Amino acid sequence: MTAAPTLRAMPELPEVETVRRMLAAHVPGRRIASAAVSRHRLRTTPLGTLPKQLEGRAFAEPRRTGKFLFLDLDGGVTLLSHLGMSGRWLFAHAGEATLDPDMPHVHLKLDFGDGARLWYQDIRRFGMLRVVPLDRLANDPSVKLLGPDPLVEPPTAESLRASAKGSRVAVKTFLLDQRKLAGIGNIYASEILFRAAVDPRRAAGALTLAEWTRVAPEITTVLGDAVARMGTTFSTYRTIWNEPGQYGDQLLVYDRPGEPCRRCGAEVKRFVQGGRATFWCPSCQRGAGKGRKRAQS
DNA sequence: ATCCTATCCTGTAGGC
DNA sequence: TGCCTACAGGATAGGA
Repeated sequence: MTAAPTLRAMPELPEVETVRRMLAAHVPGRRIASAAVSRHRLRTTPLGTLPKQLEGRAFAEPRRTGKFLFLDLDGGVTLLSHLGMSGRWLFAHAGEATLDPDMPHVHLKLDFGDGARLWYQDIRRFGMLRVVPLDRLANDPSVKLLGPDPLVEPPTAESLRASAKGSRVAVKTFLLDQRKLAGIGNIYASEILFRAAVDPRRAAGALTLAEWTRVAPEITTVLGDAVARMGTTFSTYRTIWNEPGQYGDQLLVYDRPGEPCRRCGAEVKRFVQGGRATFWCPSCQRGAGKGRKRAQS
């Protein structure tokens, strides 16, 4: 018996949308009086120039595409933010002592003149933070390749089939491709395919229209339900109030290897695709027929 | 062009 | 008890 490896929460679309909504309730109109950065850098981002780029600017309404946050500021720039694996935006009103001065891994501290504060914490430093002029955002290398956001443009069976045409990668891996759809990560990919009763090993380009017809609404439903519950927390993800998400109770297969399928009672299985864990019920997610094409990753 | 792997990073769990 | 190692996963660069 091999024990299941420890899983880490990673912010996907619902978690990032939760953060966006909470920030939208508190930061628009607030002006950054001072900004301080840690001596560390994030994986892809030096932080040194951030204070000069941020100080004096006021937040507008934050936006989001997929897992990217666009924290728009006045003066025609945006603070482009990706939470990576462990990034958190943490907010405190004036006088609230919820932000511990000794909290580790805080890389950016924004102080508004009135005592309110907004901190960025990122334990593993896989996140991204950079100031980008708005007129160059669409050409930013991280942004320009993003596919449609499923909550903005709900995918249809036809759009998914067209997007996957010719692709030999496994449908699970396909759902994780941010160039095809922006926002699905490892947790919700498994959940979506389970609920759609589609074998995660099937080649994306070989899915039938009937299968895509089951997948498309589950993308919208799963992501929407997760947003309504403020996302899923295993360990690191938190809202701006440092609270965990509540979608974990709704998970049907993710992180349940060896446990009974909630639908049929068969054993939930775990395997690795493209270096990422996939969870599924081989009984509920049988292939569409014998001899159907499977992909390896 | 498409696909695949290694890389980064840290906390935690498991083994001994 | 405590040390050591393996492992989780976002995006991305570079190789096949």
